[in-house]
Amino acid sequence: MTFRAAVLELVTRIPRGRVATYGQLAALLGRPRSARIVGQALRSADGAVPWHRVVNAQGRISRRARMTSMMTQRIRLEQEGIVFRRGRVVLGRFRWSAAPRRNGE
DNA sequence: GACTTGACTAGAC
DNA sequence: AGTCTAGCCAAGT
Repeated sequence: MTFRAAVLELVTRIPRGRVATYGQLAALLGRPRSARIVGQALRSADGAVPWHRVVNAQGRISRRARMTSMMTQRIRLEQEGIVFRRGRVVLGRFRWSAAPRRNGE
């Protein structure tokens, strides 16, 4: 399985109303230095996963080519009840705490 | 297989 | 608080 596929699967587990950071997801997959690759995976997924629930370590929406997608991300997060302060998600309150898996995988 | 490309990050000013 | 820099590394050419 490619790292990309593992990322997409993991992103799917982020519950509504919570967010995760690129580095956090990378660490959960056992590759703490691969945060950038998480972004790559989301870009290639082209909307097939809840990509909007992933923000950077500062709690801010990362820059990308299409500005519209940045706006879409913020709107979706706020619709899920996530609060922004000074342009950042309040990570202390909304960061997802991954639940450990019980068996296999 | 040798580049290139970033939706990243932590640290240093 | 903003800006830079240097590492980072899977994927695409």
